[in-house]
Amino acid sequence: MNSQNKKGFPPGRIKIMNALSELMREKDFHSITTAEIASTAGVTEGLIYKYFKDKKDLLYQVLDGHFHEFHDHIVKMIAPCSSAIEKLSIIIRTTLKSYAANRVFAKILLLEVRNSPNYFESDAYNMVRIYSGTILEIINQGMASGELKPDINPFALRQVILGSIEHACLGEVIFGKTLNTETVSDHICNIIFQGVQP
Amino acid sequence: MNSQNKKGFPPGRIKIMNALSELMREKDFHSITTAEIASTAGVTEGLIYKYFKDKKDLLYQVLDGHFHEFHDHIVKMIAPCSSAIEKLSIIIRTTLKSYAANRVFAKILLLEVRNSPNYFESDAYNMVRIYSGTILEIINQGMASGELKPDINPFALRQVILGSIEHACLGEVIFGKTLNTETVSDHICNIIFQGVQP
DNA sequence: TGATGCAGGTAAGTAATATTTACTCACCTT
DNA sequence: AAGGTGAGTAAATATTACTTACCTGCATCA
Repeated sequence: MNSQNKKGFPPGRIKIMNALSELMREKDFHSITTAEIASTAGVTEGLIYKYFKDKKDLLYQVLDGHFHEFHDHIVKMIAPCSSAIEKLSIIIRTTLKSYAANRVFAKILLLEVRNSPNYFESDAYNMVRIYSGTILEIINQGMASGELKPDINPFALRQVILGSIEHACLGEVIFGKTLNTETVSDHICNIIFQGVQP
Repeated sequence: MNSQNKKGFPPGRIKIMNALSELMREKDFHSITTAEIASTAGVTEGLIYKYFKDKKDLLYQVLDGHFHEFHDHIVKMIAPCSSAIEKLSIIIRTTLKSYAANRVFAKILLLEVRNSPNYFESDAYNMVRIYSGTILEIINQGMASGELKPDINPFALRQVILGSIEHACLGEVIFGKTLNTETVSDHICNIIFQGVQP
């Protein structure tokens, strides 16, 4: 569960990353102090700054670790599907499931990192772009094959999909409500793919 | 533009709120110091804590001010419409426009406040609930009148709408890109209301 | 062997900055 | 004029992200 991320990493570094992950389950990033991180990790505060540029850099690297696992999983899940609708449905369902199963990941991604500009230069953000690019590709293929209507805007559709997923997770991430991923993803797919008018 | 919010407020209090609003246009909340707020407002640091519990409380109250303006505007806009689809379209368009016109408001709402639990006890969050409740009501009316399909989940539809709006604004808020609200809202409405399949 | 370099780790600070405290001053009210 | 209250100030305090200088075992190699 708490992954040994990258093999060649020194033990202290891994302990620090796991400590933050653990603390994030209970509190938000800002109210976690470096002293707290160090003591849960069983190391000294100074060591954090040996391995990470600053507190936020630590956060980005934790996110990056989670993101790699997430993306690998997504890719595996959509590999066998052929139709675009099917692929998009799988992405919606799988993303929701991943967020639900890994609340820390979702919390960091949806609530914590977006307000600091240098996140968008991090490796973690690069993973977001890849993920996001995959979705756009599927939409374009679906439009080319006639599976999707030609008059929709592919960027807008991606926004609707990503926005729906994220908003659906917000309640879970913020209030700790449990989310029935199967039914929620069915509802969302129903609306987006079948439309809302009779 | 920079509103005299509530009449009975002492001048120092108003100056402080306006100062934060102004500073938020350039930097993110966390990198704004209380000293900076005080000096732009032309008051002393201590006065901030006279009127606001802490720095975040100040943020919530600024948000609350913006939100009242926003909500009044929305209510005015949908008043004359009769059909549910029309109302929802107006809400999408108007919300996007408000976010675009008032980037500070959008920034606070989408990026800054959601990660601190006590925001959800603030007056500002209560406005969100009212706004959100309005949308749900319109959806329910639309379903009752047969304007919307009976097999959709109203909560899910609200999520899709809110999520789409928010995600569409993200690029603008984060990177300062200008957003063509008319075309974007048309695209979103097209997808949600007409569906994506031929 | 023993000197050396170095990766992994520590301890004790410093500087910035949010928050608190104790205090004026001006102005009502009766 | 006495008493009270609301607006505002100035300076102390406490928290906390980040730095600097140091230790320690261990592999390498002359």
